[in-house]
Amino acid sequence: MSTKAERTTAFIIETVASVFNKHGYIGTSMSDLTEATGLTKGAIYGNFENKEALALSAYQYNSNLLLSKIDEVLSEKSNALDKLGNLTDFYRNYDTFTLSMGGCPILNTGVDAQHNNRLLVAANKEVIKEMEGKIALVLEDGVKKNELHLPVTPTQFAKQLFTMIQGAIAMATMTSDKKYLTNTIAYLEVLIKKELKK
Amino acid sequence: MSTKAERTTAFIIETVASVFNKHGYIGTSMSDLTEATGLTKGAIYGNFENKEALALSAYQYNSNLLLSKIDEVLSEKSNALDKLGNLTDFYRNYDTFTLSMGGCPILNTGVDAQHNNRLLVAANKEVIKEMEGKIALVLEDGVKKNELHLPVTPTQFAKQLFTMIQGAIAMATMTSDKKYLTNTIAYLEVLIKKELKK
DNA sequence: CTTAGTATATACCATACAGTATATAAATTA
DNA sequence: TAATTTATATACTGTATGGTATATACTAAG
Repeated sequence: MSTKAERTTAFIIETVASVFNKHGYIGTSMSDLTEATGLTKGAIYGNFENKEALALSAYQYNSNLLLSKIDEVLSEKSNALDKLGNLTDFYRNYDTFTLSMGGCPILNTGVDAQHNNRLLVAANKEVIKEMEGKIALVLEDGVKKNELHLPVTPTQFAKQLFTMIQGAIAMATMTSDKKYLTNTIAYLEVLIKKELKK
Repeated sequence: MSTKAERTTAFIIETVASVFNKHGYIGTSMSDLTEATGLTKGAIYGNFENKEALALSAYQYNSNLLLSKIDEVLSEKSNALDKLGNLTDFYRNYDTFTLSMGGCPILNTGVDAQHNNRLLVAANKEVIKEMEGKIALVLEDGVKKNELHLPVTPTQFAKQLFTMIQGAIAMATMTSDKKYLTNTIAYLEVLIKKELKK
């Protein structure tokens, strides 16, 4: 069994992850965190070196939730086109998936940390690379197994796909209008059908 | 001629606009602003009611630069397809256009202010609506003058176009990689050629 | 069930924060 | 140029900030 501190550490991360994601690195104060957790600064600083280390752990917690979910979504079916269908299905309701974590961690951290925290920016770049890599792998596999045809390289198509999705997320976030998500996903499904189907 | 205070007010706005855009509303301190302007708090508070009013003016300054530029770009040519070509040309180098203002004001403010400042969120929503409206107008006019064909309504196509562009901006910003912009613009130009050309 | 080690709370730094009252300096008008 | 208005600097609020030293409470092993 885990020690008390390990459980407290996990509890803190889980609890503050959405606070950091919503208000950003600078916008989140230590008192926000003591308030959210019900713990004192002593408890938090006993488990984390400083605010930055905690913010990084919080970001990693959120992004891991996302990356794991993508793994799950892309492994359910065996056919590449079905996997892509699962992916678009997932992103159609991405807003509800990210609700508990306070919005898209990639977008929020990627923009917020840009001129405020190099560590978070670097971590976010890495996550983006992983996301694109996971999609590219599905595409590459689909080509190898002769399940689909690609107009460009798997990496290039994955990047373009992810860019459009992230655009929809950004617009839906900024306007509080889910239609940007649903319309973009509808467009992408047509695109996939037209461009990738053999 | 304008009074001293009017000139100072304008100078402050011009100077702090990029600071707010880079570091966000909460991330920008009054001392950041006195440092950037070389003025004292007395001068700033003599010209603006508070930090929020200044942040709003700063955002409006940046977004007006963008909106005016879009007006310019969309009025240069008479043909709708040429106007769209000008638009994609503009966004291909959007990073250099926004360099002096510290990045895309729509993306930065839209994400940063989300859980921190309702005024800025509302102002940003309005700007997005205006941007989409300007594009939609070009499309609508093009249809009327029989210069192009649309698969959906002008508003819908404008929103989809803007979403993809904003996605490219977001990805380019987060990864510091301009290729997201150039590749998306290349894609959009093919899309416009294929879908809209009569 | 006591004790040693660990984990959390309390009380406190120095500094930075947004904002203000007032003094001084600079424009503008007479 | 003198008087008056207007604009900016200075000096100061009270509060919040991230972080720390230390005291207290809890946990777990002997």
